[in-house]
Amino acid sequence: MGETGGPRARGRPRSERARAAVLDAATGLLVSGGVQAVTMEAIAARARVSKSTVYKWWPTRGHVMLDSLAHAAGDALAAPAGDGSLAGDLAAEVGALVRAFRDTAAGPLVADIVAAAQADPDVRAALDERWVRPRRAACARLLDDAVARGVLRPDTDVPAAVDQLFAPVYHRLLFGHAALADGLAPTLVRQLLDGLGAGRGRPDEDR
Amino acid sequence: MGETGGPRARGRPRSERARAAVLDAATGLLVSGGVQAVTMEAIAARARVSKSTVYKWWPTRGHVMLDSLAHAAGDALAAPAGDGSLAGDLAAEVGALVRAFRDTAAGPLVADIVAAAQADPDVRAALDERWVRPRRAACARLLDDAVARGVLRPDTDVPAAVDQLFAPVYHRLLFGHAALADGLAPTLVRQLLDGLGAGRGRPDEDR
DNA sequence: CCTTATACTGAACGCACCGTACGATAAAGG
DNA sequence: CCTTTATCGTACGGTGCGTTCAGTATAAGG
Repeated sequence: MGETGGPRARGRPRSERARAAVLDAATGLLVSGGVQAVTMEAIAARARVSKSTVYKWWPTRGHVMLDSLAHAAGDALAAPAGDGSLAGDLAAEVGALVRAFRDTAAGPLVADIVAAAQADPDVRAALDERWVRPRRAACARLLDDAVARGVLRPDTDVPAAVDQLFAPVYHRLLFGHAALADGLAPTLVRQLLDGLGAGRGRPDEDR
Repeated sequence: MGETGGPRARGRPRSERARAAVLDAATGLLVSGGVQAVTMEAIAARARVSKSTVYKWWPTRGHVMLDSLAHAAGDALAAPAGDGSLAGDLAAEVGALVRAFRDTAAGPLVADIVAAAQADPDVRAALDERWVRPRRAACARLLDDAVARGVLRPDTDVPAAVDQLFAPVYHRLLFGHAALADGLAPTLVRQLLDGLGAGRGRPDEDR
């Protein structure tokens, strides 16, 4: 549902220019001046938009960042497309996240939104629903199918497994204790699927 | 180093009462009123301490929370003590973190500090050095030893493996998408050590 | 053209908290 | 008593928050 194709709304239409300017301004302020620089007043000033207009559409700084995230990195993560194997598809998903965090504004944006989410349950819910859940679901589907096909152990805790693939990426983004290297995604997938235990021989490429 | 046993400092000694009152006030404000409630002014007021005194010893709200964390959960995580097996020792480490996050003020405190760390590199460095690194090191030592003994595969990426054990716990704390259940720690350890792959038979208890 | 409905502007406002400064008082040692 | 350091209490300018309001712009319907 929605107003697609329906009768045009009555009054003055919302300015798409203003919307884009606000989201661009927020992203620009964040990457240049850090989190401190992104205030509602600075966003309005940089976007050359009235402060009232910003508050009209976004109740909170966190909500602006949330939309900025979709606006900035919406397509960079659309279709990760692996090679069809379980390990390849999983590595594609995780690798897309690593690259988005490292090479685009999505990294600082997500870090800032997570910080805002600790103070605002509304932001937390929106972050989960609009960002985290879709990616987790795609990964969980791959794992569920593999369990159903007997490729993975039937007692697999899929939510925990998804965390073991994705959480390290978020963890390194937020804590900065280690780099988001290119090899990280395949390493995480390999260690989880094959296990760390020695002396068992790898099942070659039967998956 | 330090002033232990050395000649007493010259002037008026620092008030231990004031220090403890500030840290308790910060923790109390956080657990009762959420992050929003923990302002420097509120801390000083609740601790019945002059605002100047707070700023004298802690440059930032984040630094107060950092010390509050050590003050509140310093002992709850001292000696996890597993059963001597690799899996048992690892599960003890991870489990101690799960319980601290779920049952003590350490959860909200860490969540708040991580949020503050996104705006203040100083807080981020202190969090890494004083909280994250010690626990990671203990876990990494267990894994390094196991690799050296040949129990784990020689090509194990230990830092990544540590992330696959701990990061899911932080991830659930910060995002709240799943509960910090009791069974989480052993599940994470089992899935990482044994792998998710089916048809290989568990190596029983040879570790 | 006029009315209605909605959006944007620009300025102002009270508020809370920040971070700093100052003088006064308190508690230790020389 | 003097020096040194901590704490207190208060006050101050600054900044961003979130709201308000009157004015102007841009659309559709009558």
